[in-house]
Amino acid sequence: MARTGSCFTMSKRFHLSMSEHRNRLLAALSADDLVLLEPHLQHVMLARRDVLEVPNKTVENVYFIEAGVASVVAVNGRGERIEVGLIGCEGMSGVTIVMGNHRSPHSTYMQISGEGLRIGAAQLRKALSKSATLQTLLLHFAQVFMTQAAQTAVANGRAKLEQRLARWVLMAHDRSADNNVSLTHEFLSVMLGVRRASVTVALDGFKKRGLIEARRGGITVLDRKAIEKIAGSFYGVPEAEFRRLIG
Amino acid sequence: MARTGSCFTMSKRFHLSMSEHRNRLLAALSADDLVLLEPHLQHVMLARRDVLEVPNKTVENVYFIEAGVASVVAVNGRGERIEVGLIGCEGMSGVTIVMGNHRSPHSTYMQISGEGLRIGAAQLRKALSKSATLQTLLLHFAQVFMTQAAQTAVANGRAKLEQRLARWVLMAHDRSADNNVSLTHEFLSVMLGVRRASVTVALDGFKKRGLIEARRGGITVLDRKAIEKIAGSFYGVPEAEFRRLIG
DNA sequence: CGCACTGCGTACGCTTCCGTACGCAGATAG
DNA sequence: CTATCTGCGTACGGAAGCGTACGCAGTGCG
Repeated sequence: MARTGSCFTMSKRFHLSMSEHRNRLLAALSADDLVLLEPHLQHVMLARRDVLEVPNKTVENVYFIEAGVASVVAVNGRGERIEVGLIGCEGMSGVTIVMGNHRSPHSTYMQISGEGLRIGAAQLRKALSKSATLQTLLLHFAQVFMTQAAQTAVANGRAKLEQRLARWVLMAHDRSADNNVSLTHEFLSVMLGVRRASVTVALDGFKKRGLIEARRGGITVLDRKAIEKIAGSFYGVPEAEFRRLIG
Repeated sequence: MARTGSCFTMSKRFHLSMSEHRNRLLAALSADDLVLLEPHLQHVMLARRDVLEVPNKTVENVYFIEAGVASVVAVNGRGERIEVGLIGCEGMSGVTIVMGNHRSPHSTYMQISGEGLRIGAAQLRKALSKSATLQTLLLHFAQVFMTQAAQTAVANGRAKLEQRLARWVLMAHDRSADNNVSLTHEFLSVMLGVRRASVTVALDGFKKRGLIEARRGGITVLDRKAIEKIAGSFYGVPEAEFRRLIG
């Protein structure tokens, strides 16, 4: 079950050129649209807990993720937090900008460290206004992201903890270059909106069945198929939308 | 606590003219943008259970709701359903069209009967491509809707049944012209993803505290403030976004 | 007017997950 | 090398909500 190549790769083909972007959105852009963006893209390292977006504050920069995972977390007045979406090399932060807005009530921060390409919100806005095809592509991603949020609502409302955990592991795995996913139970419990201890117990169940291997601060996926079986139909809808609209 | 005027009215001002649209989106449009849409708008009655959108089928028509409430329901492969959003006179169905797409994995149908203005998806698409301001407004609504979905995820993950129920009643009340909300416990249980009996018990709790009045097939809101207190911070985020971006 | 149907109230045992809490082990800093 | 901190395993009583199920009361239809 070894995995090679970059995350969220939809085919086994090796990369076509050195210059092909690791970020799936940028990779899907036409040459013309790339010319619009590239002068403003700046490569940055993204460490765990780095904040990409603060709730209800104007978004300064948008990040096309190349590696690692960011969480979009909904906060509600009284600090109750829960993850509504997860972004990796297949996407971007700052979807609100694509939708002609300047801020959102959500918080976005790095969950698994990585790197990305940063662009100023103003620059992106300008590029969007110049190219309809760029706008279309990024709007399609916004649609995918919205689907993810909606499916999170379904999972939170109807799935058992074990299924939700499986779903999360799969989504993180999709966005990972190898089979390792780095995260603490504590962090994961916040994402899922459950107790830390519940995560420990559930992951232990996976471990005992040989689906994962666990170490301090992370897990290794051993049997993805089996995890998919546990997640059942709570996993896969936004992924299908991504393939249909972008990949 | 009698309520007058149309739903989701943000101020006490009476309507400025006979021709002002009851739908808040249409009401917010410039005269020029209205001219683009109005020739294609057709008034239709919308009965409970009328289907506005079928999952993964091309959207033929988009509806600007004038009265009643439509539910956007996420379905996941194995038929597990749950509501992710609720649309009334403040919005429209077919957000996916605004985002440059033709279909979505969600199901949309009338929950509380009403009426609306229908426009063909193709016509709307054409109008969108002609007017940036129209596109901006409708994208803003898409953002509001996405916020609603995200907050539904939070509520489903963190709130107790009573709080979720309060949230739903408030959102339905917002979209209602008076204090009556017509729905069966059965329907509501599907929306919230819980047992029908749980809804009965929870509503009974509200009734005993004098917050609502119940009859077969519907309730009357008596003490909205108290219901808001129960919902706490699980209610209000998308509503604030609406006011900021549109209202 | 009677019958079937839909909607509502209630009840009981059961599962899942929570709140809390304690101890241990690997990591990090002095 | 010791102290401290962070992360993980485990445990127990309790709450919320589930599955199931039964009965009754409005409502509509023949």
